[in-house]
Amino acid sequence: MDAKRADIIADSLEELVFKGEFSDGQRLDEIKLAENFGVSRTPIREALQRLVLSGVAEQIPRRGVFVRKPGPVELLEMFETMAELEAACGRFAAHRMTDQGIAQLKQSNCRCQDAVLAQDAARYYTENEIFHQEIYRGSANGYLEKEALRLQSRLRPYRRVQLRFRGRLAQSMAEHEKIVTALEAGDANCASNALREHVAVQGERFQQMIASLKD
Amino acid sequence: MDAKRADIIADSLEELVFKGEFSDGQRLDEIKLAENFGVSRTPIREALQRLVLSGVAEQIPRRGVFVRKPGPVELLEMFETMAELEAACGRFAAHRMTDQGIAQLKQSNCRCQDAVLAQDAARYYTENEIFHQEIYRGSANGYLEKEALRLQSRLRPYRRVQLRFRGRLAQSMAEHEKIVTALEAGDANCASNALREHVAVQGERFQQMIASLKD
DNA sequence: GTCAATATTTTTGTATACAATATTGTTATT
DNA sequence: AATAACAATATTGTATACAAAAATATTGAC
Repeated sequence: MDAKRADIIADSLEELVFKGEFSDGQRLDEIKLAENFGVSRTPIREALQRLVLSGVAEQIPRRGVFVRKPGPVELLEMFETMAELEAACGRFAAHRMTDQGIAQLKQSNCRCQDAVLAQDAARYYTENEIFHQEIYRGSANGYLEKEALRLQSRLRPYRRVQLRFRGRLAQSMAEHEKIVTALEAGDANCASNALREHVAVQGERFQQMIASLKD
Repeated sequence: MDAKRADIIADSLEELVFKGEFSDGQRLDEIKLAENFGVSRTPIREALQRLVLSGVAEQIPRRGVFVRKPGPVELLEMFETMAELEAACGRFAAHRMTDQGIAQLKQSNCRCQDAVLAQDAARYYTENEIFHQEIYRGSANGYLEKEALRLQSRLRPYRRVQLRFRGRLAQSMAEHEKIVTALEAGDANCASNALREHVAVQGERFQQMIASLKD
């Protein structure tokens, strides 16, 4: 996998940014990072480049790379895009999912249900991700799947916060049911719309949360 | 912009790959490239990393980076994804485009029409791209817009080939009209479907072309 | 004291040097 | 002759060195 230290460092840095160790706009000091990680500047620079290309940081030539945390607006945009990507996956999946794929999806959904019943938010969080990934896979479009996975991963830290919303889990499960039914029936439009809504709601909730924090 | 040589080299390399200077699976030799570009390995390595992250090449740790040209299947997948991204843009644009945006879109479409009448395929190619970009912009979703632009750019070399299809230009213009009408009417579903079809057709044509080449 | 011009220091970007790993070629054994 | 073990070579990944540019500090003029 990541045989290079640069990759490990990139992952670490991404993690640190999400964890809030760096403030928005902060310059990522190559030398300090090199010291912290106990390596030279070379692998640090490679890692930084990866952060830049994944959108976590921004590079200003001959000036440095700076942490770039998405604000509320961009976050909503990303959730909207995620909703559309998932809608697209659902559209294809409705026509292309194999019986085996559907079976796996149902199984995955059951595990979500289990987690809800067990009131285990952390497990629901994990199982829910897998549920969605099954649908990406079901699109039978490797490129789309990869893009969906990329954005899902990018939004991960922001989805996490929302699990606390009261009643969200139950509603989420109801939506899952609708999605599974539509996929099984091969109803592309219905699956697509259900998924779009299911994901878009998350973005909207996030906005609400931010708004409520402003008070 | 690109104050770094690494960026210039990355663009050059991408260009060279598309132009067919490298065969699929070929290893991109850091040392030879460094000699060719008259620089050291360092900026070459940075450029290669960019190619890898943009999907033009693949990296196998401790082994090298290799050109990775998409085959027919992946290309179709990419066109499908483009179609869905544009459909998403159209969906948002139908609700969000300003009068000014619509006006610009119409203007852009007129320039497409001009190019068709002038039988100027190259100009149509350019104007058509702008037309689509107006819609991305119209989605009023910067993130989605960026993603759409990225894939549009990635598919550029493959779209180029298709202009030669007889009658495609006229049909394409008819589809543009339908798209503009739907967007102006604020009909999200219609705009979305029209765009999806408009783009998806390109992927299918491409498949046909490849199939015909096999004979 | 404030501001501008210059000098100093930092920091980025690139080149080179070195270490670790993979690849290739050679030799020896069966 | 084929194959396995080992040596030689080449290539990647990392560290260090240096050059160019930017940021900061210092000095001087008003």
